[in-house]
Amino acid sequence: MSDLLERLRTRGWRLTSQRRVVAEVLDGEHVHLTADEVHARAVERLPEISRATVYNTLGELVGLGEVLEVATDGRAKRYDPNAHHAHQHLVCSGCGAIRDVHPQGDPLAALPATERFGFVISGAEITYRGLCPDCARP
Amino acid sequence: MSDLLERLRTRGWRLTSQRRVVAEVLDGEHVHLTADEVHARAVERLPEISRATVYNTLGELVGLGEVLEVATDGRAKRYDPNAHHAHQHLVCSGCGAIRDVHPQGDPLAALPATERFGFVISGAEITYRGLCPDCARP
DNA sequence: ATCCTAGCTTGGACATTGTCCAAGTCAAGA
DNA sequence: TCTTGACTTGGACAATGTCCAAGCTAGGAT
Repeated sequence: MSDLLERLRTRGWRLTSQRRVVAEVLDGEHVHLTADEVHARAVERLPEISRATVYNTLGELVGLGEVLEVATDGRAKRYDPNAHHAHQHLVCSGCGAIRDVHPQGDPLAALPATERFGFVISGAEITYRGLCPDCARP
Repeated sequence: MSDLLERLRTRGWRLTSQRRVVAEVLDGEHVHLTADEVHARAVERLPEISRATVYNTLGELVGLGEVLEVATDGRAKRYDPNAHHAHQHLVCSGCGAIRDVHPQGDPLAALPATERFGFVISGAEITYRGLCPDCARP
């Protein structure tokens, strides 16, 4: 993810230690962390980093299209560092775990013009729901 | 939606004025309200109804499959009274408006077994994103 | 190398959304 | 009409996110 830091610098980002740490945390864990989980891991490397900075930085990364925001359960948003790779999500209804999945076909094709109501559609997100192997066990 | 109240009574629900009002609010507005919006409208008809009861009742209706919970933005959950009619959602990125849409085909069919990772999959939700006619205007 | 300054960070207050609980109330069967 | 367990209430609390004034600093300018 040093690419990421490079890309950001060429876009006028000031490269601070806090931002570097947030980027490293997102890079290190290819899971979908909540903002507070990102903060907790960031604190391990930079003890005085504040929650506000983590929120700010995540918001900026989302705005720049480097990270995706995933709202699966109406609770904490999760952040997906895999933004440059089209994919959808599989969410466990038991424990909340999220996996990336790659369904076949283009979901936009399933929506005929008569069902678009004049919207300019930019994308589609699919959330598959179910129980993960652990939670499905009796 | 008096059907709804009937169905609930046969399932052992005690039929209180509070629950009746919540059901009426959901029936009256075929939009997707947040819990607090439901509460605000319920208060107009039954001034002393509490937030806790609205949350409880919505949760029960979701548990019984009479109402769907929609988490589109990581903020407040919205409640969709159209639970007995399979549909997906079209969300305006500008103003947050939600429309029900009916895509063709079954999204589950697009997910091959090799992409299911041992999950027992129960359903799929598609959220189309774009700009509504009003927000798309320059 | 040093200085400047806009942009970044901080801590904490505050807002929003949701959950929980003990005490009181009431729908509906006996 | 009585009884009782289910329901409701208000308020405290929890989780998540936003905002702001004050101080700090990265990186260009000198």
